[in-house]
Amino acid sequence: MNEILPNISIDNAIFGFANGELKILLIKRDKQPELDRWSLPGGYVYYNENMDDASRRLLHELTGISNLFLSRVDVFGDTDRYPDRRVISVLYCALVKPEQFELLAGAHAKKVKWFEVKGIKKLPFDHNNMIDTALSWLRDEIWRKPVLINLLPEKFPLNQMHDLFQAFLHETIDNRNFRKKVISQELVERLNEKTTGGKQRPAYLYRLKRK
Amino acid sequence: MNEILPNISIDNAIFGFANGELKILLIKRDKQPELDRWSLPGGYVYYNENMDDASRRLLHELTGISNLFLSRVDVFGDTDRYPDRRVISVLYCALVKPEQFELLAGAHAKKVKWFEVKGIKKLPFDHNNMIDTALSWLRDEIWRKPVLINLLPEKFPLNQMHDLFQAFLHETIDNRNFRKKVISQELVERLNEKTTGGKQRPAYLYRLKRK
DNA sequence: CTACTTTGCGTACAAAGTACGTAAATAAAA
DNA sequence: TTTTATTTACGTACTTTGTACGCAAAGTAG
Repeated sequence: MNEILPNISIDNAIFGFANGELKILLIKRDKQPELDRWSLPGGYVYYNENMDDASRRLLHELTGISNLFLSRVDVFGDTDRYPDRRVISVLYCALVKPEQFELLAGAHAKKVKWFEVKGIKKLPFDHNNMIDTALSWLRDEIWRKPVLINLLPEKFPLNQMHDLFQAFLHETIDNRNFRKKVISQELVERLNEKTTGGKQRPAYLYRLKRK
Repeated sequence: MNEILPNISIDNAIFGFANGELKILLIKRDKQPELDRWSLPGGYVYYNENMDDASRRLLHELTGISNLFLSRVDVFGDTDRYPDRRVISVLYCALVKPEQFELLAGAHAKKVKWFEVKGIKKLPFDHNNMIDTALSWLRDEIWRKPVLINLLPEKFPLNQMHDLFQAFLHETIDNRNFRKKVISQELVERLNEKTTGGKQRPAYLYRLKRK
């Protein structure tokens, strides 16, 4: 049977990142409760569906985005977090390039739009809390896990990664020390290829190591 | 209404620790599925019950243990993790002194017993996976969070904490360096009291800082 | 008082992290 | 072709953190 589990939901905190601007992807709800309000793209899990799959499916259905590397962050289960009935929600998150995706409001979403994280007001349910939790999770894990995987191409020069770290953590990191660190921590591995068509000296390409 | 949510469960991984021996608390199930098999003490969440409360209640109902500091570790949600129907489970864990508690098999538990972690065979469901996850979570967090809170009295001398770290991580840690580390990392704070009745020089008492 | 034990501070060395100099490799300008 | 500008990539010195270990202080037992 492929019914929906009424007490288990998924929420996705998808952060869009470009030009040092951090955005969050919200949808305009097409049903009660909180009809017409902007909120995190989420929904219910099917009876026969694994959590990771549900997260991916919901994101695609609501926003048109697919093929992301999503990470599970935490569970939110307070009795009063959802007004209509008891629902516990598992939070997933990802960091992407907003310009890379064409947003398509699907079923149960009237609109989809990127919002600046800074300017976010009170969202429905515990979604503000979720955004905070996801963000601090990301900042914690950026040196340990391939959190930037959706922001980088398959192969990239280290400077591209360096720029991303600096922008996301909004701090300057010494280029030479940055290289030493990501290499010694085995976050990346060097390929036998170099950039071509660059303006100056070609750079070695690297690849994120998934651990 | 105080019904049970049929698709959300809690499991508790309670580790007992004494004399360098690591044990895990299991109950003998009194119902299907997996009737009569030893498994983690867990069960279903009430409609009006927060997750943390449910964890505490279930532990008390099944084993008689109460008043523990339990930490949420992760969610387990594979579609096939429970045979009868779809159930996702939130895992909590704690580290306690086994001799401190009198075990009382309550409702839905035929027996309660400590088992050596080393000798654990295949358990029902994904409980082996849960134990592994909880253990590595504990070893990760021991330097950051007051994971030993249930093993230590309210006030304790640093050497007691030192012994616990050594035993739990099974490695020797230099006493003098250990002190420096836990103090500089603000895991503990010194009180204006000293041990009395000790065999040698009195030691300052410390308290774990919850963060 | 002496011998012994535990506490707790201090110091020297090692490893990891940070600041920064500079040569190598290329494109563009002269 | 030579020079200049730019980016890559390696190396070195310093600073902070972590580890090994010495030893005096404060108590108990005899």
